[in-house]
Parts: sequence; C-alpha cells; structure tokens
Amino acid sequence: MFNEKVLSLVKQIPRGRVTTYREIARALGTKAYQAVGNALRSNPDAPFVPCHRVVKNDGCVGGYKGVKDSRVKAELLEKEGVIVTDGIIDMDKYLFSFHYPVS
DNA sequence: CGCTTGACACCGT
DNA sequence: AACGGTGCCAAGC
Repeated sequence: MFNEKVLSLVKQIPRGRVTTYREIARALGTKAYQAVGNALRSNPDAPFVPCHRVVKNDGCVGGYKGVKDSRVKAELLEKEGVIVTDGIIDMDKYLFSFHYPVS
C-alpha cells in the first residue's frame, strides 16, 4: 500500500526539516504525489508519521488531517525550529530531499 | 515579471 | 468501475 510507503519516508524526515509530497512520491519511485497527500490525509493520526513535516512543493502547508485551518501544523513546525510564515515554509532552508534512486 | 485560474493525473475507498 | 480528494504543471493576462 502506498500509504505505508509514504509513512515510512515521512518517518525518516529529520526534525527541523520539511519535505514535499513531490519529493516523497519521487523517492517512492512513483509520480502519484497526489496520492501522497491523499494518503497522509487519512493517516495523520499515526504518531510515527509526522505528516506536519510534509508541505507542498511551493512550501505552502498543504493542510493537516484534511483541515486546511489547522495552524497547528505551522506551529508545530516552528516548534521544531522551522520558520513558518503565513503557512509558508522556507524550503530553501528546510526543504529536505530524500536520496533518489539513480534513474 | 508576477500572479491567478484551469485542467490533468494518480491513488484510495 | 466510478467518484472523490489532493497536488503539480501550464497557460493566460
């Protein structure tokens, strides 16, 4: 299940860093970045899956548990050391990339 | 150049 | 099999 794969990658995100659905999808070797967001949407309650560290490719918070209003995500990131501004994260500073397979 | 909107494709259920 | 939901990309102005 993609869900499980996504969770595994998200779990690998180091604290104080953020990732994008796109990176996760690529790391999985798939282009279903949309499914990543969809999968996290139904698995944010997993204590092993800090989906709050996953943002859009633009650095905008894609939302939390399907709740776009959940500022807790931005606040949570700030607590980890990530500077979040109006829901926008400094990807240039916190964007964490997985090790892509040599394609 | 900057910003916005529309359309598309993918997965899960 | 279809629908829904999400994010990315492109084009247009």
